[in-house]
Amino acid sequence: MRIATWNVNSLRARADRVEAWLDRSDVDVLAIQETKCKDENFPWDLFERLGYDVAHFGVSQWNGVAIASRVGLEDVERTFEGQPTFGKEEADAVQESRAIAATCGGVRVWSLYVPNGRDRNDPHMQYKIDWLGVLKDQAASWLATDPDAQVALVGDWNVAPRDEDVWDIDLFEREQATHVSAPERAAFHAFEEAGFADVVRPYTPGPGVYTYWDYKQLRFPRREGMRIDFVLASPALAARVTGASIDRQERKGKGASDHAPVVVELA
DNA sequence: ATGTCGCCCATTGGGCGA
Repeated sequence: MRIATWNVNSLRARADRVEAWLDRSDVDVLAIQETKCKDENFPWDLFERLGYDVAHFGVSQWNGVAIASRVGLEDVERTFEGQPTFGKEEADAVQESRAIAATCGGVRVWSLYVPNGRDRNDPHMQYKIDWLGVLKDQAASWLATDPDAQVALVGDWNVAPRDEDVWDIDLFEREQATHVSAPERAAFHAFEEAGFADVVRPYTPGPGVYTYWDYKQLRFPRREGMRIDFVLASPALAARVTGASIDRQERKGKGASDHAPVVVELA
């Protein structure tokens, strides 16, 4: 079985590329982030044509997460328990479409689009830290209930957990950039402490290996990227992993997403 | 270079988010 995660940065703008990739990648499950559409604008036909069931959660032009599967799509859940809300004013805080789950071929898959943070001192950063904290507590509780649970927490984590996960850590520190701060890294590592493992890095070691390259400033041709898209697996699922890859090719050419797909192979 | 994208509302540009 093959499971993939991909921040497509608008599904409608990239429908042809996503369909072509899905057709040739031979994945059984694809978790998608940043569909950037509401359910009523979602391209359901694209997945139907290729034989995938799909569930989507999108409430505005922002965020949007989906799971496509050809090995079953059961017990779909939109948002996790206690998922924090966000709004510029407290009065308009809403539940954003950043998390959707489904059981696919016996694996509980969560497609996650972690809040960006925007700036180390922006309220969005506290939202990001809280969001990750509540999700971690939930994920830990699932393992406490069933230590043998096969759970995949996949998506755009918007955290670069190690210095080698950005092209120039000195620059990021000078600029007090997001994604590399101590609280963000601690929030990410808490998942590892709870028993979840990054199952991709062992097969795609750095430095210089990334999943995202900004559109600006020729970041991709300059090989200046960030590793921020991860598949974190519970112990029972991690034990099944036989390989993983980052499809850097898909970042090339006109009309590419700024993120590459990440694929995990299971025995 | 504040260097690129994609969305929306609106209307050939501005605002927002990443």
